[in-house]
Amino acid sequence: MKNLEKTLPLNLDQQMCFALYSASLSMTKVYKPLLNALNLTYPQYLVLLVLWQQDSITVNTLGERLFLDSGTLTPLLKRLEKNGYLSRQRDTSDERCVIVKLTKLGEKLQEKSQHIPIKVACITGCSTSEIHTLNDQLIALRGSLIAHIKL
Amino acid sequence: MKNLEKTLPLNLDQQMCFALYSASLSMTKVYKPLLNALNLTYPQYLVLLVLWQQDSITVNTLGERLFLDSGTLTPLLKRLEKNGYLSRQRDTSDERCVIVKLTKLGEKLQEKSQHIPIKVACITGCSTSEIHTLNDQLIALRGSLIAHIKL
DNA sequence: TTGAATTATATTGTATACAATATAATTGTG
DNA sequence: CACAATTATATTGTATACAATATAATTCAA
Repeated sequence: MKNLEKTLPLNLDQQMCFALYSASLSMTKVYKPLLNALNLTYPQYLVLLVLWQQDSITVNTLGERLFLDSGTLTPLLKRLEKNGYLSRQRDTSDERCVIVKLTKLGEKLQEKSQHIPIKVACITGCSTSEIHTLNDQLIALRGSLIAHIKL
Repeated sequence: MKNLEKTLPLNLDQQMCFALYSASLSMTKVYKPLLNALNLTYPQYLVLLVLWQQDSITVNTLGERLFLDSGTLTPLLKRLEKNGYLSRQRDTSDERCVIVKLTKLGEKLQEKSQHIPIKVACITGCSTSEIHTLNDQLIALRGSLIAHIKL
């Protein structure tokens, strides 16, 4: 016999959504000083991670890989272009598409970024296998959430 | 004998930071339609979660609980105040502090929010124990990250 | 006790996020 | 081929995040 009339306040620290949210913001703060040296923000770094793997892709493809839309990507890509890390060119065979391509400078940033993942891994306090497991769990979670959103 | 000269591109999907980032944004999108009915954004909902547990606290305390600073909270709290969910009053015993207090309307929102966690839990596709484990892991991760940030 | 250091909040400027909308190009269908 | 539907990107407006700075109140130390 409990709580028939009074609603129980939800405990913030038991809400996984908040742990996710606050851990994500903390992660971005950890990256900040590492990326400042490369004149990059964290979302800009994610764009470069995609391009280093697969260059000359459309804004649309980039958005699908990062789960971001044109409202976020267009201004972000313009800033990366202004800083000389990539070019934005309309696709001549389909003028609706904009092809994003790394410049020499953008390619060069890859080498300068090699040290970052190891440093971050240390800071997480997790072992390699713990990181791997957590990564898999978060990808699965994201999959469930996005499947629902797209309904 | 591999990659003596060429740098290996980092695989985005193996970067736990990205899984964290994209899962967090996806989670916010899942909450959106549920919170729209209450005229709340997700960070505003987090503020209310804190206040439902412990009312009449300072902006500073709120920031410590949510890991957010005044630059984020001040305008957010003004919007919650404008919408009639809370009041912001200078502490008479220490005029530096602003005390945030729920209005009747803000208290009433608690009951209207009771159904949300169960709905979200279903959408995650995780069992209760999986959510619990993931929550613990994310809190531990956040702890390590913040410990480093504060150095 | 008085001025320096600290504390609490607010403000400014930059960079995301994203819904809603606009625009232009392409595709599909009769 | 015409033209409606679709697709790709851009724009606008709102709401975070957060660094850096400003301001006001309090505390602390000589």
